[in-house]
Amino acid sequence: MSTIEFNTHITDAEWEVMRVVWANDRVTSKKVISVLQEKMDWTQSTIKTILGRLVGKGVLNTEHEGRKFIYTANIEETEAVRDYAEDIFNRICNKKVGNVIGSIIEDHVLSFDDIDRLEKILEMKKSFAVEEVDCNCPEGQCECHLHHH
Amino acid sequence: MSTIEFNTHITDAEWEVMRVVWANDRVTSKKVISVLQEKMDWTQSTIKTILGRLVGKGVLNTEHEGRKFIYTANIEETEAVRDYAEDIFNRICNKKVGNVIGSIIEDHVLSFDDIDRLEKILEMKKSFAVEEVDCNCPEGQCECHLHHH
DNA sequence: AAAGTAAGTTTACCATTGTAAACGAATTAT
DNA sequence: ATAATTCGTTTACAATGGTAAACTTACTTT
Repeated sequence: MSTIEFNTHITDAEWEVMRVVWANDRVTSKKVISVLQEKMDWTQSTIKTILGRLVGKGVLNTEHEGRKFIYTANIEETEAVRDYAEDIFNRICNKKVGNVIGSIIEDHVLSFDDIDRLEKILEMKKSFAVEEVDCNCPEGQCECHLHHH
Repeated sequence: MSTIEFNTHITDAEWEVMRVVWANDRVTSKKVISVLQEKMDWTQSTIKTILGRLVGKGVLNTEHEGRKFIYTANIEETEAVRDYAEDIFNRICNKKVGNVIGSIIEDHVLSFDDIDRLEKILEMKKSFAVEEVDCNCPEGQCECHLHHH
């Protein structure tokens, strides 16, 4: 089994569809339509177009089951989320990553279990922590360089 | 002084420009051009277009200084990053937020100080932690509902 | 004052995305 | 078998975004 590379960008509208697929594992267009017609107030047409595009991009698989298709995801939600999350960290200086994670934590409701888990992860991270994170930015795109003279 | 609302979406290309503005506080188009011509391999034209669009959107301010403009940001980097980060959490079930933060932490290099800071934040979060985070998804877009029967 | 140059504005153009109607084939109901 | 329904495909069209040339002003240099 080969791991497939998906550089494919999943757009907002497509993501809505993917969530239905991920949540239900194997879905028909009918299922997707019923869920999203309500939430998004899209016509059937719109949803069919998006399904078609996702299949075209290889993000969704189809298997014939009788006359209709069963759609399944070719990429896991976790993986897609990770990729998407990465976008934000590509927009900032490496040195700020810690702060951003900090504000993300501040901005969201967590459960006690979540906090425990995060604490454990942080504990482990200590083994790999550095004294100072390296700045990756080209000169002129972050303030770090200013301190070098 | 009023806090301005920016629902404005900052695109990838625009973000490159914003980083230069944020890093240098008050910049001329010349400065932006010199930084990005290298990094992005864009022509002057392209950069001028983006500057113009950002001014149009109200994300950048201009002051005349003699014949040229000085561009300044109307929105702080921290705020913009926060907004952008929010996008990802709008794409997932609230219940998964903790896990996503977990993988974000795993995926990035942190300094000892970062870890300390995050630990403190988590410590504080305990006062507001919940037993179980509420799912916000419409039925059919996450698995949570499946467990309700 | 004339010519050259730097800076901002207008136009342009194509790809992607959101949104959806129309079409065609297959299936089921009458 | 015929009509109605269902499901996927094709076509469409406007808005956004990436990329850039052309144009216009207003300085600056000679």
